[in-house]
Amino acid sequence: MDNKEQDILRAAERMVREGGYNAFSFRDIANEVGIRSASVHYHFPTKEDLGAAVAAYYTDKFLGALGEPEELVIAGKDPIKAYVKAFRDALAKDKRMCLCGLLGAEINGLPPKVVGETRVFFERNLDWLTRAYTLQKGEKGAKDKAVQTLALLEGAMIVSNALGNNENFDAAVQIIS
Amino acid sequence: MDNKEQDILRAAERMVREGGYNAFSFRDIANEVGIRSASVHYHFPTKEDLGAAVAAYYTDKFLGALGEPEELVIAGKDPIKAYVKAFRDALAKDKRMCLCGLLGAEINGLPPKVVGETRVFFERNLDWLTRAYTLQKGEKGAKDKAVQTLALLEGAMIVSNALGNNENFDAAVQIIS
DNA sequence: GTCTATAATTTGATAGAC
DNA sequence: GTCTATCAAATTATAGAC
Repeated sequence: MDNKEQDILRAAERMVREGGYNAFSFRDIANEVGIRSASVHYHFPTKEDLGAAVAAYYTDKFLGALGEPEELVIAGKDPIKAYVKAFRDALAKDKRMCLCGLLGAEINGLPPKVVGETRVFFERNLDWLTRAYTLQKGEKGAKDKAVQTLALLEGAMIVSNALGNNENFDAAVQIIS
Repeated sequence: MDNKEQDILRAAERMVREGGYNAFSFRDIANEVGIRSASVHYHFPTKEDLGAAVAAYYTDKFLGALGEPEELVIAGKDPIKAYVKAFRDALAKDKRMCLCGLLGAEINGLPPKVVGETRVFFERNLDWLTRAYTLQKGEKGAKDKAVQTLALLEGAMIVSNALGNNENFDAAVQIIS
């Protein structure tokens, strides 16, 4: 991936996480990156393309930094603990919602390609968690536990984001096991 | 409240719940209600005013339909069960996110008055749940349980909304007690 | 209360030079 | 790859007639 394209994706990620898909423009991005809006269109022809690319970029970055649950277990680490920490870091360091949590909330008003990539985030995360819970306590109920954990984390982010305090996040996620 | 104002609020609620605060315009509202956009401005001078009014309208409608937890207990009903059902109805009947859940996710990009009314939703709902849990099992830990339940419900809505299926909602909220 | 008309700005997108 | 220039449409908002 091009350096400029990464700059654009980073700027777009920041802006979408601030106010959603409709809260950024090609000019906003261009100003932040230091080029003109026509040049942004060269890299991502339409806004829909850029939106879909940002969602995919975020999903890869998030799960990539985490590693596979099987690897974590081999390294003697608790995958669920690592997963919760990844969400908490996203909230504490960036002071922002999960990008795909926000897009998931807005999904009924998004263009098709963005919808598709947003769904991929949820599917891949549910798969990751299901594998983690299967490793931990066997296959029985792993899928349900995965949904519960993902829902609780996304919801804890919303409540903390809305009220502007991270204590609510910690209070909410302490029931995850 | 005026009939026309209620029509406007209802239209705005539907549109915000579809794609967020930036996904509706005064013309969209006007078309749906059957007047001109200038007339919408007569009722709600700015978009910020309308956004804040919609959030307050939604909060009142949601908690009003539910009733107070103390009343529910007297009537022999389980307040927490009733609360979960209210969320499920919002998802199943309207096929849409919680309005304030969506605004809470977007909050860092919203104008001040909308931010204020969105926070009121979360504060009033946490207060409602805290009272319900206090009635149920005493004051100890009631606040934490309230945060956990609200977070799980908002997150379950996001996951179900994003993947377009209500089974995930049911799988997630079954751990609420 | 609702209308017409319109101002001022922003937006997504394209053509074509360099 | 990036630029200038530009377009058509949409957006929030206001003035003033009825």
